[in-house]
Amino acid sequence: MCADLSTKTFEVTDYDLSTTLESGQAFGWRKHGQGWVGVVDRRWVFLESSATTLRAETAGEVRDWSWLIHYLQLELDLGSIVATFPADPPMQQAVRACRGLRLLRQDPWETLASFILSSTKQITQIQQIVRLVCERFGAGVPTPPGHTPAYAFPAAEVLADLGEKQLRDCKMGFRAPYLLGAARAVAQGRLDLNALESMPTEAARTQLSALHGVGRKISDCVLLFAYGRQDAFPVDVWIMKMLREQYFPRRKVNLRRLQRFAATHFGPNAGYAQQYLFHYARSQISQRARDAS
DNA sequence: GCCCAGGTGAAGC
DNA sequence: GCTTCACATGGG
Repeated sequence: MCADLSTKTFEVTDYDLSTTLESGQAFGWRKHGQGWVGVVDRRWVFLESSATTLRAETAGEVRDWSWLIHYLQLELDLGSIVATFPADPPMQQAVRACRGLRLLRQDPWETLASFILSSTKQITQIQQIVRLVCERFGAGVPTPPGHTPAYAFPAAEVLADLGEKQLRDCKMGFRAPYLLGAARAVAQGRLDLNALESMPTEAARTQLSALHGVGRKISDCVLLFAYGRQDAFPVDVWIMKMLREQYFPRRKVNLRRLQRFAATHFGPNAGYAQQYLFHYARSQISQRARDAS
């Protein structure tokens, strides 16, 4: 499928596109030349950024770019968010190290499915699995001439009709029945993802956690990355290690305790703060690895 | 071979 | 309540 090209340039400040797309919140972006290729809202997109601009290309004629503005959260004033973070040393180090890191606003079903696939997997492997699922079961989307085929993340209705074996063949292992169960719950209307939008966070979290294979962490990822809930604070192994080392040194603190701490300590934009801490923790490790070699 | 990866649910205490 | 363990698969 080929189509014409539409381009648009946005003025931006403090928008680090690469860090944002690589920070483990979205798994469908692929580096292409100086930019990135992905699919947003069933549209093929190429993104490229400079210090003050973000240029987008997409297939077909586009007059209204609001879908992309929303996805990239281009109208968000990042400074006013970061200003609400606590002033303690670890948080401020993370802010300095991750300048321009943003939260995307992703499709709820794609986010839920992706994070079901994320448990005890490295980010590169999650990308691999998500890519396989898209290529095998996703709908093709129009691409500009000369580009390789692109696929949207498959709808819940599509995955719901598959067998567990077909999903396992995408290398997702024990997560296959979890994904299938979630797809069927959404396809059959037992879980209404649209309804979560207007629901208090705690109620939405309960709804998501009712799915087999979805607990507190995955629920919080969905609430944060798809719904923008700032009172969602996913605590994964990286955040756990970071919180223990930086805020509770030489003390035994369990997960429950860390969650309670996070819920009050990081302020009204705790979810955003979490992404800064997560990315900072991971970049520290890769920096140490580079220093060692 | 070993340990670990954006976890979760079940079983054990 | 809290802690421990199995669960697929691949990278370092």
